[in-house]
Amino acid sequence: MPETFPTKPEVPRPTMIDVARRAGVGLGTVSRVVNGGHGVRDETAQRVRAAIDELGFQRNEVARALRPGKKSTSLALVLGDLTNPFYATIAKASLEIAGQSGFAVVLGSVDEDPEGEKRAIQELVSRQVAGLMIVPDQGDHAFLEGAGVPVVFVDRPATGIDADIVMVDNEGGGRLATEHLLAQGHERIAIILAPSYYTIGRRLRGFRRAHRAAGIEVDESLVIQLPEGNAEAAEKATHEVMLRPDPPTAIFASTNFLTEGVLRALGELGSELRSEPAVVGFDDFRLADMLPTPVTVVASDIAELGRSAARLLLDRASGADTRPPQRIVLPCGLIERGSGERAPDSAAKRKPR
Amino acid sequence: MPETFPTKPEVPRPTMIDVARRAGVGLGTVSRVVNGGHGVRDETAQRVRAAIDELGFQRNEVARALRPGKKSTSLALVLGDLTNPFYATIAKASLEIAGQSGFAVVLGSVDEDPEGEKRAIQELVSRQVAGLMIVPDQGDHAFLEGAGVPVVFVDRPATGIDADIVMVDNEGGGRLATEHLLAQGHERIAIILAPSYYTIGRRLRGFRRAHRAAGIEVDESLVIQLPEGNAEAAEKATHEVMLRPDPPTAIFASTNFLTEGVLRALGELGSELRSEPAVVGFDDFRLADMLPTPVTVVASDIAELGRSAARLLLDRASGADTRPPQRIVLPCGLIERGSGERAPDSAAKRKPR
DNA sequence: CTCCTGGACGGTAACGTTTCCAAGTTTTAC
DNA sequence: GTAAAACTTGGAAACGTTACCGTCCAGGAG
Repeated sequence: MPETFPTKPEVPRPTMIDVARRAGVGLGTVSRVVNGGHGVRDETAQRVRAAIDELGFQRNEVARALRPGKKSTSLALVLGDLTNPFYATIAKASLEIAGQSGFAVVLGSVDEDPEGEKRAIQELVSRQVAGLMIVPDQGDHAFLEGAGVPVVFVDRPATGIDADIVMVDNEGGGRLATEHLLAQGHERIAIILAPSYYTIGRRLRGFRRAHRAAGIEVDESLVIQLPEGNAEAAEKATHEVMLRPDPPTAIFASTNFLTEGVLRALGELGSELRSEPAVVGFDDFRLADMLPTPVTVVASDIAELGRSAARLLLDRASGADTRPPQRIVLPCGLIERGSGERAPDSAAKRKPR
Repeated sequence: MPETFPTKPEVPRPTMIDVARRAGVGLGTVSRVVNGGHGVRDETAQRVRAAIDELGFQRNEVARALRPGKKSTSLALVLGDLTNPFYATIAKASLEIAGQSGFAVVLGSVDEDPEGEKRAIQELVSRQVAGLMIVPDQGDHAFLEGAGVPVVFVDRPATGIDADIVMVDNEGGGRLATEHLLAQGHERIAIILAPSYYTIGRRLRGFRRAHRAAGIEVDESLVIQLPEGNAEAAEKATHEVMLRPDPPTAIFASTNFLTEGVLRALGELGSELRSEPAVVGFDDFRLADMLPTPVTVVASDIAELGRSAARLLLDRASGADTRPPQRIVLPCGLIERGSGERAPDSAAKRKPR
């Protein structure tokens, strides 16, 4: 019995023409009703609406977007690993704002390489999206100039194009974290850096400024540049630095994943260490407060990052906003949880569990 | 200086007609070249390709999708909170597969209520997506029957429609978790349940079956149904149950967020408890291994869930797959980390480490 | 009664692509 | 050398919508 799945009944969806016929009106009238219904007699509009309901008509957004000059009611979002809560939060927030205005959000597939990013963006542009939100990779983004759609960069700026950008105060955050550690009396603070994104550079800058302001010199051997931005790399680096003859007394991890790696390394080293270093991370993360030593972090309102970007883009797309490119910077705050405290190195002043 | 942002140069993007003119060929020829170039003389094709490059032509996917019967090259993904790593993983994985076939993924904005879900889905359908991947909310999904696009449900089935479904072996997972606890000698195991999704019901079923197989009766007062599926609700419930005169010696949390709540509650209670209960969670989560007591969980390959769904949907959309609705079930495994072990307090029936 | 104004409506041309069909051209077969 | 077949190519129709331009009618002004 070569059972076959009943191929799609293929009932073509009703169109405005069907509605017009059913309601006994012209095509233009249906269009007017569908778009707010100005200039249509109430009685006529009623009839049209009735026909729409009976037929289950739904406007074909594709045909609508085909009209000259019109863009679709979709925004594109291009970002890295959705598995990173940072990106996921941005996605969720922008989705929410876009949805409120009846816009959908298209996610391009995002590989890691700049070339893949470019391809993904062009694919998205060919879909006539009304605007692009991009968390840019490194590499030149000048090719976006001629795309004909508004662009908002999120979290970090891109080179080669002057567009709106929404980001957090990375330098301020880096400074905040460092000042906190310095205030605890630490003078040998290591900073673990992910591959040089713009954001990381600014955080490092804050780190240096805080040192300068405190009159303490940065030990360059404690400025650790990782080859990759994942937890494993941070774990390895932490391992290495803590086993040096003169290890740091505090560590600033410049990224949520890096913080995880640092903590993992410290957990493994455990009693091998003379004293547990203080730790501050950049960006909050789930369960940070439930670890053996709750982690102090510098945090910002990531969701607001996504919301602002979406709002700005929607305004640009509708033409409501024609200001020069904006630069929105969100503040960072410190969430103290204990890991930033000076360790009671020898004596176990540690809280009982 | 009333500075105004240079309004879009509004250079209309070149069309196939422009390409045709430039290459001195007909429109149909350009179309053929763009779509693989069968039936075009090599020399002609060269000329067309040259014109495409010079003009920077890019096919307008919107116009393309307008043709009769044609759907766009986008898949829709409808799911809950992207901030939940479970959903984020599905999104990432499906995005990856779709991207490999040149498909984009549209995320509908998803409120929590079933009504919002329906609205979002219809919005997506009106965008002529080639297929829908849905992590369904409760409520009838019969309205999808006439949508005219293939549908794949992810993680749980929906009522009112017979469609493909990709899910994990919830019952098996529930059983596995429970058997593990029973094997440790626990006889009073609490199970914390999120609001009754299908998945939760199956996990409970596995819980009961494991008990029956072991000849142990389930204490119904330890089957705890939460009003909400978040960590806070689980925290509160755990608090309550652990302070009863006869608390459970083990807890099975039916969801990653619930596991977090359970652990939080146990952490707070701390020394108030006679002995720390064993804990097993459903679904792995980041940092589970770094908590004061590393958490044992039942886990499955969530990414594979997303990948399978996307693959299946693409096949359906292309017409390559006309089998009856499929039901793909992925296995669950146990990841032992310690929290599932019997607490050493009373009798040391515990396995030597 | 005529003229004019304005609102309500119908019809049609686009938008950019794909898919036909017919016409033109070459190649193949006899 | 001719007929048929195969391959190329150009052109036009269609997809569903919106924007525009008329037409029609009612009602008010003159």
